[in-house]
Amino acid sequence: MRLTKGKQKIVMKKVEAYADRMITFSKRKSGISKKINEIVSLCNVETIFLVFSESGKPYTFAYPSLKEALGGFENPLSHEPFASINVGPLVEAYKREKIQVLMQRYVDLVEELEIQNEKEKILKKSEKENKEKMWWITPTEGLSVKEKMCRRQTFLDLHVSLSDMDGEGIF
Amino acid sequence: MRLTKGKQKIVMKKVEAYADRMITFSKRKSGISKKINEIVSLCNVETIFLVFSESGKPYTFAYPSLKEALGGFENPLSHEPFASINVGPLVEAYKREKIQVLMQRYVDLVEELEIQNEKEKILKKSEKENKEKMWWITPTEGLSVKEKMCRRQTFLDLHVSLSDMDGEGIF
DNA sequence: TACTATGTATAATC
DNA sequence: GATTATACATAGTA
Repeated sequence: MRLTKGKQKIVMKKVEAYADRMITFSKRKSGISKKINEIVSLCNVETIFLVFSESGKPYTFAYPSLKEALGGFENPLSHEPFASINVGPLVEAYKREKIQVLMQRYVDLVEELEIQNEKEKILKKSEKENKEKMWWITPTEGLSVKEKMCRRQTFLDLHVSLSDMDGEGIF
Repeated sequence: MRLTKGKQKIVMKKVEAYADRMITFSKRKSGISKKINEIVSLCNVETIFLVFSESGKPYTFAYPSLKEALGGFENPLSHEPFASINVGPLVEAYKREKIQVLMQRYVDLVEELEIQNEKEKILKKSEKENKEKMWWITPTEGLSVKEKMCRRQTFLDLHVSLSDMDGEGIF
């Protein structure tokens, strides 16, 4: 007699039971993370994977550190060989300026997300303290606007918690 | 007799042959994308996956649109229920301001990346035009600083190309 | 959490 | 790009 039915084919629709959905999320999140690790090792590429859980909790995986990959220059356009590359008449100065800002935003974002990821456990503390204010964490369905706001708020609170725990501050 | 050896176990180290590495990258990139689609469907979560190929070309996959998920408010802190949530004495005004800036950066980033992804094929045109300037696209090994700069430059040029092709501009 | 059977991804090949 | 055989991921169970 079979011990289990083994893996069964499933339809790609939302897992209805909350507990099962959490298990599926956890298993597949780690599976994807592993696959991403593999493609990095095999293919010499760089990645970032970000997933917001149903409750709005963000998980970030970057291989290798994207801060390292993209960072390292305060002002990329002020260094060689950028200044010496002729990228053609298409590139007006103001566009370069805008691009630089975007680039910096990107680096900043990744940096923040990594800090956030590293210190994720700190949240547990503030979760207790703020439990009565976390009404919006409760999983709810079909409340699009509310959900958006909740997700934002999670993000905001996360950063507040982290910056408060950090002596130097992350800002 | 077996037609093929089938899938063989491989060590998770860089695929040495360039062509094979490209094939592996392509296959696994789509595999990961599929898995990410599945976790979104099954678990009611939101994701973004970003991968820079060896040549620095960025591929972005977001499910669902993160712009939709996170966007929709010009200034999240100026809307209810943010103004009414008491997040405690930890939250000084200047920190809220900083967080808001980060949030906006994040939304901006994702927006840019999505535009970039949608219009990726436009690159082919400018690749031809700029081929002689693309010396840094050539795959090279172990040139850490140079690689960083090349990756940045790819990113910059990509945006330049896109913003130039776009009548309205993406900036 | 750990197991086991089965579905799925993918290395090798064409 | 399509096929095939095998390695791997994971649904269901304990």
